[in-house]
Amino acid sequence: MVDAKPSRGVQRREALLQAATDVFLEQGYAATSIDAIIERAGGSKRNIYSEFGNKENLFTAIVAANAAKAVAALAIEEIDARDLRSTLTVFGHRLMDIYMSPSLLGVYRVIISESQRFPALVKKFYNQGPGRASARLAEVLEQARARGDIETADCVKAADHFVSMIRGNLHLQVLVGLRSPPRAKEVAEMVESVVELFLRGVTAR
Amino acid sequence: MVDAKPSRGVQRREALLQAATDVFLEQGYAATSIDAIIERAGGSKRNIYSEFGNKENLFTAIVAANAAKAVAALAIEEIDARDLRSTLTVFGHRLMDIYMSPSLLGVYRVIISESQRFPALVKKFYNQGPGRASARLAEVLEQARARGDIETADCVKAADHFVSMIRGNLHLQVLVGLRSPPRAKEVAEMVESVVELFLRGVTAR
DNA sequence: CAGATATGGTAATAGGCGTTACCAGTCAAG
DNA sequence: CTTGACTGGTAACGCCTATTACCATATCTG
Repeated sequence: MVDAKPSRGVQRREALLQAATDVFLEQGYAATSIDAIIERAGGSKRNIYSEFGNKENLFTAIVAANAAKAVAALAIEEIDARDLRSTLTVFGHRLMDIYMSPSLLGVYRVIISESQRFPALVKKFYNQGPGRASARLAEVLEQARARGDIETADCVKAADHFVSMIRGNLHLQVLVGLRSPPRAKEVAEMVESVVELFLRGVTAR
Repeated sequence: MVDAKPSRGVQRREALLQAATDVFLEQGYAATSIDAIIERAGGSKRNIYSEFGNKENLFTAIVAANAAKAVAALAIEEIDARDLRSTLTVFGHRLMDIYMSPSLLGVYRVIISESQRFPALVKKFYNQGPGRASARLAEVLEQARARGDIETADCVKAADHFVSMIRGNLHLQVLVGLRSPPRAKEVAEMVESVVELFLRGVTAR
């Protein structure tokens, strides 16, 4: 909108980021060579080094970009908080969709693999990703408790439990390639199962 | 060819496995050099290659050994299934202890990192680890349902939920080095919170 | 149109690593 | 004590890869 004409440099930068994303998130940091990125992006190594300086910078750039992209979908400001069940269901679906997206699966693999090499990246990722999701959900739960809809000792812990159930064994299996991502029907069943158990677990009786 | 000296060979093999475990599980597969293992184990590279053949074989050997060691602690045959709350509490504590042990944290990191390079290893790991834990718990839940203690649509899903809550955001944070493993008090609080939510979630009212 | 400058591609550099060849020291047997 | 097989350590090989130097090409200005 604002940038009516994407300059040559920006275009090239985008192409490099896209190619680097594909290769890094699929192969991992160590197994990815600069040559492999260039082969996919076209151009020459020179472009990478004049644009990003070195391999680490390129890596952190693509991880941060993809993590941020995923986080953008996590806002639940507009969700109608008065109906907790539908709120949780919608939120659960969004979480599941994001967790099962190829890009975020790649980010998870790579973050876990290279966590000791890039601690700052890890911190940013967690705080904007799982941490933020859990924190926002905790606020929603606090409101529900204030209304008397639920009765639970610790809303922060409860939010953690919900997020953890959504990103459960299914996520782990997909993450390590033991199975393919679930189709819509299976996602719906899983979310519903989680919401059901969670609601019964936190609802006053 | 018959091995005429078992004790010496076995000792050397153990030392190599121990050193390789330390380095592989801390640094990851790609970042670990044969030299680094030798530096820690003593001796020379020649030992590794005459004992294991190559780097991949050594790696699979140490991962399988550590995964099996962790799995051994997961048996819940002897748990008194008549008191579901204490069963879940004991089981939760065991799971948490194992998940938070340095060796299994390392196995997780390395399994996730190298999953596409060693798919057979991944399969074995999952089936003997999280898969088995969840399956065994599902059996316990089935019994509880048969007695009418709980009322839940799908005991397999419920077991997955329990295991996933135990290995939740806390595990992820420790896995990526964002925080140190929890102390006994925090573990107990977390397990209790999970058991409470889970029991209320599956209990008939 | 012509020269100056920025940009992209090729190839060289330098270092690391898995793997193996070769040599030295060790232990057993005669 | 001597000899011979064997085990363990050093150093070399070959390959790969991040990074950079240098040259060709394209883009822009007067």
